[in-house]
Amino acid sequence: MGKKDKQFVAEITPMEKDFAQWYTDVILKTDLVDYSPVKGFMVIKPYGYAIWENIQKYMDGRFKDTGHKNCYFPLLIPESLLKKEAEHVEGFAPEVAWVTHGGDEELAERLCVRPTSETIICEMYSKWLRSYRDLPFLYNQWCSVVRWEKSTRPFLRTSEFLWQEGHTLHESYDEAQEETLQMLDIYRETAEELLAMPVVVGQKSEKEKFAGAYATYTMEALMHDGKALQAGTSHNLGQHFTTAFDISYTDREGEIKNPYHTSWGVSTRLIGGIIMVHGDNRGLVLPPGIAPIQAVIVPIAAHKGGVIEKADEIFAQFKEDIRTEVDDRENYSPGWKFNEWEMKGVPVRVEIGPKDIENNQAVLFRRDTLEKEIVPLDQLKEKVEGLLEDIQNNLLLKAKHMRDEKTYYVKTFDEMKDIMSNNQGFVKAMWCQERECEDKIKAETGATVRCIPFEQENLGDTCPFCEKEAKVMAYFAKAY
RNA sequence: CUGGCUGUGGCGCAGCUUGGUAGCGCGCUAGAAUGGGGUUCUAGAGGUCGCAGGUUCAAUUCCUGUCAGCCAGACCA
Repeated sequence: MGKKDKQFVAEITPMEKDFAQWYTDVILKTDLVDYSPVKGFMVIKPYGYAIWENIQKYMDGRFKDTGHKNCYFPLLIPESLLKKEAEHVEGFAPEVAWVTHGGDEELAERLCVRPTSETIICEMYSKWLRSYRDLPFLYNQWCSVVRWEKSTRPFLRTSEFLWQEGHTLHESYDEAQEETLQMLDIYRETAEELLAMPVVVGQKSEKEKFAGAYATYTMEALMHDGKALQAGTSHNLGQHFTTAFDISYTDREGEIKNPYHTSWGVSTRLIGGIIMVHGDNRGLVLPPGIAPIQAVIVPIAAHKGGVIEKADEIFAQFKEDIRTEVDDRENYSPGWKFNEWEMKGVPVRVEIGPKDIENNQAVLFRRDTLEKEIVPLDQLKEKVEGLLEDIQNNLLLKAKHMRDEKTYYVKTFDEMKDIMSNNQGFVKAMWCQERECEDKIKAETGATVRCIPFEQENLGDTCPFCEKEAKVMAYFAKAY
C-alpha cells in the first residue's frame, strides 16, 4: 500500500457501507467511550464526558434562569413506592434492576434502582407540600438511572445513562401545561442552538407516551441513516401521581387539593444524536458550542526556532475565550495530527510553521467544510471566533437540509412501505390516531409514530393506512 | 428475549478443518533523522489464545456451558 492509500478511511467504516459499524468505529476511535465488563454499561471517557459537561452547563443555566433548583434524591426506591401508580409500574417493571440483599442479609423489602424518580420524589413531595403558598415546586436533579435493556448501544441505549430529570408541582392544570411546554421549548433551543441539531416538536401518541403521563411531548431528530431519535421528552403528568401519592395542599379557599405535576428529561443520548447528525466519514464533526476543544494549534517543524514559542503565544491569546489546545507531541507528524483531530471533530485547526512565522500568518482549517485559509497573525483570534460562529450556524443549516431531504409526504400506505424499505426518513401523513392502526403500521413497515407536531398541515381527510377519518398530521419513522 | 456472526499481546487479524502449548501488521519503549495531509531507519518489550468444565498422553484447535461484543428483530429514553 502506497503512502497515499493510507488515509483516514482505513480507520473508519464509511457510513454508506455500514452505518452501525461507522457509529461504533467513531465512538471508540475518537475516545468518547469504552465498553465496561458489564453488558450495557458504558464508560464515558474524558473526551466524551467533556461534551456532556458542556451540555450540562448550558442546560443547567437555562433551568436556573427559569426558576428551577437542583437537588438530589436517592438511587434506591422501595418496591412499595414504585407500585403506587399502576400505569407507571406496568411500564417500567420489566426493565427494573433490584437490590435484594444488604451484605449477606436479605432485605425485608426489595429496593429498585431508579429507572426514573417520579415515585420517590412524589413520596417526598407529599411530606413537603402543605399550602398553596408552597407552590410551585420547581426541582431538577442530575443523576443516572438504570433500565435493564435488552439490546444496547453506547449513548443511544445503555442500561445505565446519565440524565437530568425535572419534577414540578403546580396549582393548576394550565400552569403545569405551561411548564411542560416551556421545558420542551428549552430542550428545542438546546438542540438547535447548542447542538446544531434540528428537531421536530410535538405530542406523543397514546401508545408512545410515558407510563403514567397525562400527555407526553417530545423532540425528535433525524439521523444520517434516516432513523429518528427521541432526543428529549416533557410530560404533563396531570394528577395521576399526586393522587396516588396523596400529595395535597390547602388552597386559597381552604379546600384540600391535589397539585398538577410535570416531569421532563434529556440524557447522554443527545451525544449519540450529535454524532449521527453531524458526523462524516472522517469521524466526528462537533458543533463549537459543545466541542471540548474548539481550536487545536498544530506546530509544524516544532524543533525549528520560534515555532513552539509562537504556538504558545497564540494559545495564550486564545485561552480566555476559546477552548484551545496545542498539540506539541513530538512523535507524530503533522499529517497524522491533522487526521487525528479531524477524526475527533475539532471545529478549527490552526497550523503554524516556519513559513508562516516568516510571513506573519497562520493557516486555518475548518472541519465542517474542510477548507483552508491563510490569515495574518494579528487577525487570527477574531477570525477563529468568527469561524466558530460560522461553523455552528452552518452545521444547523446542513442538518436542516439533510432532514428536509429525508422528509416525505405520504398519501397511500404503499408509498409509506416503499419509503420505509428504501430511503428511510421522516414521513408526514394524516392519521386517524387509533391504536390498532398504529400497531399495523409498525408491524408492516417498522415505523412508529414519532410525534403529532405542533405545526399541523392538512394533507387530506382520510388516514392512508386504514381509510378511516384522519384526525391529525403525524410524523412517522423508524426509531432508535 | 429470538436468530445469525464473533472473541488469539493495546488495536486489526492469521493459525483451528487433519490436536503436539503461538505468528503477522499496526501501535508501544529507546535512539537517531524527518516534519506543510497518517515519515523513516535501528534496537527492544509485550500474549498461553474470553471464562468454566469435558474428551485426550496432550486442547488456541474437538465438545458442552457461560460471559461479552456486533448485526437483525421483538421491547424500551
